[in-house]
Amino acid sequence: MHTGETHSRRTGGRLRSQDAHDAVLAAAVELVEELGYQAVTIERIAARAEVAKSTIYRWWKSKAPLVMDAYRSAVEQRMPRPDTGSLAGDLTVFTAALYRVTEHPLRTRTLRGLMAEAQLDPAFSEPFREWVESRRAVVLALMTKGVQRGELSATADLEAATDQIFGLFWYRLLVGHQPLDAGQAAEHVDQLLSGLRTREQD
Amino acid sequence: MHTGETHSRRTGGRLRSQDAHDAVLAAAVELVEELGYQAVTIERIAARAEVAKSTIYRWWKSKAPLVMDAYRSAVEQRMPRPDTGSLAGDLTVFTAALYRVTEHPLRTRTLRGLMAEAQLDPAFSEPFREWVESRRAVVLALMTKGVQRGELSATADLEAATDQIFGLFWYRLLVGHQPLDAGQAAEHVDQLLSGLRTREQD
Amino acid sequence: MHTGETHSRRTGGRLRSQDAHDAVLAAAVELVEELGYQAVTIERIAARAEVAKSTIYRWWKSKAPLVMDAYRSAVEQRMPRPDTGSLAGDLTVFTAALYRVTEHPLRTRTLRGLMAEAQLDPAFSEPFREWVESRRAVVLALMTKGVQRGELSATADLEAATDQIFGLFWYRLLVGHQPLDAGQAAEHVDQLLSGLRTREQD
Amino acid sequence: MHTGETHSRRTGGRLRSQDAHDAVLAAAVELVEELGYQAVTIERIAARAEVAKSTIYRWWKSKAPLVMDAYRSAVEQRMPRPDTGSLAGDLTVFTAALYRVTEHPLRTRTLRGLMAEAQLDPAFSEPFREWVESRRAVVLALMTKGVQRGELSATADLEAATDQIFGLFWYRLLVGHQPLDAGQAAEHVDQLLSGLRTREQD
DNA sequence: AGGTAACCGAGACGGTACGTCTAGTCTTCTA
DNA sequence: TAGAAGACTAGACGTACCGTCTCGGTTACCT
Repeated sequence: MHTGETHSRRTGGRLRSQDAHDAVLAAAVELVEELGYQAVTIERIAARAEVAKSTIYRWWKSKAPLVMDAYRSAVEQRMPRPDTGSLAGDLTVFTAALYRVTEHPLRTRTLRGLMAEAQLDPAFSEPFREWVESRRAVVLALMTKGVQRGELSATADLEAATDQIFGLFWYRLLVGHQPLDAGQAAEHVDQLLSGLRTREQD
Repeated sequence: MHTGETHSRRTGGRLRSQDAHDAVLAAAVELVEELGYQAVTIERIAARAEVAKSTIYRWWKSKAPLVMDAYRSAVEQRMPRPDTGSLAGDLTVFTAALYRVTEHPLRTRTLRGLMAEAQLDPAFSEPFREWVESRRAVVLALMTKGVQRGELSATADLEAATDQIFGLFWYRLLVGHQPLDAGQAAEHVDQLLSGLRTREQD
Repeated sequence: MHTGETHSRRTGGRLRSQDAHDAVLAAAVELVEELGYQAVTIERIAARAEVAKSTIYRWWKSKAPLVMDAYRSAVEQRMPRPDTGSLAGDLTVFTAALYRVTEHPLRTRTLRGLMAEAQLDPAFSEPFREWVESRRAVVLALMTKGVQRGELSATADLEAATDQIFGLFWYRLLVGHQPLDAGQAAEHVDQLLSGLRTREQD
Repeated sequence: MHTGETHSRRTGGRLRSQDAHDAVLAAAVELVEELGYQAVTIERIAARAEVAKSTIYRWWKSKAPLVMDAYRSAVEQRMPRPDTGSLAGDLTVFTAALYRVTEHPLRTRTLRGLMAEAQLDPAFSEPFREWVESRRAVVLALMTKGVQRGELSATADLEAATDQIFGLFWYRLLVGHQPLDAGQAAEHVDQLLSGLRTREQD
């Protein structure tokens, strides 16, 4: 989406202004934190960054990928790759970290805004899905390791299990009908794993 | 959001036109099905319904609650209230019906649009949450009945279990990384209930 | 325009509410003084008078005749009918009184608003013209008396002379490029009468 | 009001589109002539000119200055600057030309509309006054030349005399109680000048 | 005393234009 | 020749009034 990658083989012409690029990202972060995702517009970002709108359009297709770039580090939020020795421990650590996002209202708001945008802008749903997949892959890897350790049946539906973890998280995040307390993480994971284990005993 | 409720204490004034009201809802449904949620505008709805824009703004704050009204009253299939005699059966019937929404691309698109709007418009998140709760209540009722029948522990976290069902559904609906096949419903429910049952054996 | 005239041949029905009528006129005056002619709307008058819009429309065709009714006394501003014994004296008294309207900003604003409305609303130009004629008639009568006294030629164009007096007044009132000082009245009248007299000596 | 003046210190940016500018003025003139001043809206002008509304709002604050621009640049006949050798002749030529505007109903309607707007919109009264002054200046110049030729006293109130000419014209134009016949111009001028001349004999 | 008719308020209705906003695109000047 | 500046088309936004039209209710005249 954005061409942040360095132009490897340029033949001439003015180099892209790293200043402008950084100013745009900084402005985007600032504005999201000040106004919330929705109220941020490309127009406002351009004004704040003191950059021409066309410069933004040159590098990002729309607001969502721009904000995703800007927030990538915050959103990836130091994704934990736990290794506690047991599946239950690993998943609990991961899930608790996941739930703790809700302690940061701005990250929460941004996540919700990005999810919303993925619904409304077909062009954005693709990169968003890729990002989601990268996070699911972490959990799937933990589960696969659990299968190898014999903690889970080899026939368990790991995809569904992963989606139950993220699904509950997102559902509560998006609807807001129930809090997401990191303290609940262990219980949720237990409940999930019990289901997977007993199936294998049937 | 909409004032469908009868005006209880009127002292005068022209009565609300049921024709206009119905025409708006019908137009909203039509347009959502033709163009998708995002492309629908109040302007277009007014034109299609042959109603003044101001009449729409008099009764609905914005597009989202209007479409939700329209969707609720005209499009949404009656929510199944299964009674198969067993919890697993009831939940499977319900979940399978839920998953089958994905067989209707337009309904899917509308659901996604409403969820997106709930993220972007704080005023809409409230009625949306209420609607979500009304659906969760159906599942919670099934589970409570299961508890009474002794199929579930009285201490099981029914809220979390409900959110795992809806969470997985919405997560896949919104992200689109995995299909939602009604045939998977039984398996997903089994996996969930196994977890809840074993917990009671601890 | 307004149906202030009593309904002569009524067979029944509720009598017109004098309260409502007066409240409307009072509200109109208040609002014109607070907001200026232009910003006053029928909607606002109805709200201020705590009267239904339809009640206003029942009695007045539009804002202009309503305001004209409301301001009739102020606008007629105690029209002087001077009788100093000489034409020059009479006209000077009249003209000076005319110019003094400009000492009352609200009357000035109202006069300008009414004149504007007469340009924009063809239905209003007629009653406005009649009101203007009633004021011209006063000056014409003074001049006619001057002719009878032999102060003016019987062939003088009294219509044009009258329009020069009112014309200069309105022109300066409307355009605002020059002040209208009551002290200038005598000079303006002298200049005018000299022209009329010398013509008769030619 | 409009930024016809060249942008003196530009550093970049797309140049103003002369096509769009001209199309707007042309459309404004057409519509005023077809519908009359009052019925013309910015919306309609934009549609007729095939130009975005925002482009109009970029350059003109409202309808009145726009129409004044259009009228000035395209419709208004060149103001006569007569030079007959005598003041009476000059003024008669000018006044007759002035009166002849009333032979063109559409120009009349436009003049009345502009005058009305100057009353209602404080922001417009200023440019309107400037335009009026530019016309007064022509008559004042003729009179000043008359003073230099000894046809008028050096102490005559030329401002008032000018306002009597324009005042009578506008008064009849606006109120419509009397026709404005070009044939009366000589008589009106004579009457006026007699007054001014005799004053010098006093 | 009752009926009738015109009045009253409230307020919804279809309309129309407003002026603002944002999206994207396009063109020119400058460094 | 990239980037800043900014004009352009397009079109929805939500608001404000307009003038019309029901309503339910009131009030005075006229049998």
